[in-house]
Amino acid sequence: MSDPELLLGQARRRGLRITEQRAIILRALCELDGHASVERVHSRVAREHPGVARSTVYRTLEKLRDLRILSQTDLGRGCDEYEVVTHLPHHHLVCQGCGRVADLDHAYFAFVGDAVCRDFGFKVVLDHLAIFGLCRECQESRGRSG
Amino acid sequence: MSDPELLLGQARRRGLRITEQRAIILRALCELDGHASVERVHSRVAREHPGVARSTVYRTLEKLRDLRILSQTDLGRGCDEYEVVTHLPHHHLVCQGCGRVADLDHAYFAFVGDAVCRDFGFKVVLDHLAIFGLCRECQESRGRSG
DNA sequence: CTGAATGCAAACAATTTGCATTCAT
DNA sequence: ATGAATGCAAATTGTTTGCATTCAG
Repeated sequence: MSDPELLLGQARRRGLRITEQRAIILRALCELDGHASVERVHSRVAREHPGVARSTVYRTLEKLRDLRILSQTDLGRGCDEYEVVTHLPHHHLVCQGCGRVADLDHAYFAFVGDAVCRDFGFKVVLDHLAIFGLCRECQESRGRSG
Repeated sequence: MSDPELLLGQARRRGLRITEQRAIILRALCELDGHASVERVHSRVAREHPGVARSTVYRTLEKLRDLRILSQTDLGRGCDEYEVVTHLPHHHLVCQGCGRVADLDHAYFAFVGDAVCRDFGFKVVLDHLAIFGLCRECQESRGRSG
C-alpha cells in the first residue's frame, strides 16, 4: 500500500491545494490498495466521512490523475478505475471469467510501441493498458463445464 | 464499404430474423463506412426513417455483434463503436490529437499474446484492441505550438 | 400462428454542472 | 482577501427495460 501522506506532499508541491476532503479521498484510495472506482472510493470515504460529496470524489481523482499521481483505466467494468501510480508503465490482464486483474510488465508491450512508431510514425502512449482474456483457472473450469 | 445485402444474407443464414429495421440499420452502418456509435447510426437512420427507435438500434447492433458480423470497440470516446468485421483480428491506433483511427494489423500483437500465454497461462483475447497515442502530424504540430 | 422484434416511455447508471457557501493559501 | 474547492441538487449522457402492439418465418 502506498503512503498517502507522501503522495499528498507530492501533490502539494505540484501545486494542488490540499483540502481535508482531498486528503481523506487519497487516504481511502490507498487503503483500498489497487484499482478502485469512484463509487468504491466514495463509499469507503462515506463510512467515516458521510459529508463528502460524490462530485468531490470525481473532481479530486481527476485532479490527482492530471498530476500523474493516479492513473485511470477502463477495466471493462462500466466505469473507470483509479490506482496510485507506482512503476510506470505497467499494464493489466483482466480475466473475463473471474474478473481478477493481474499486472503485466511493460516489457511485453515495448516491442509493439517501438514497431508502430518505426512503421507508422505513430507515437503510442502505452501508459496503462488493459487487455482481456481468460486466466488459467477459468480456462480449465470452462473446459469442464462451460 | 461493405455490401449490406451480403451481410444481411449472412445474418439470416446464421438465424437472425431480418426485419425492415434491421436492414435499414445495417445499411446505415455500411454507409457510414468505418466505426460508428449507436448515436451516429441512429441519426443516420433517422434521416430517412424517423420511426426507428434508438433502442432498436442498440438491440440490432448488439445482435449483429453476437453473430460476429460487427465488432464493438471502445475507442475512448465515451461510447462503444461498431464496425463491420472484415479481416480479423485487427486493431486500431487512435490519435488523441486529431481523433483519427487507423487500422493496425494483428501481427503487431501476436507476439504479446503468445508471450503472455506462455508466461502466465493467461489466454489473451486480442480481437480488437484500441491503442492511443499521437499520429505523426499531431506530433509535429505539438512540437511547434503545443 | 407464434415467438420474436418494435416503439415508446420510463428507469438506470455514470458523470457533469451551476451556484451559493466555505476554505486554503 | 481571493480564487479555488465543496456540497447539493439538477441536468446530461449512454444504455437498458417493461410492455402492449406488430411482424417474420
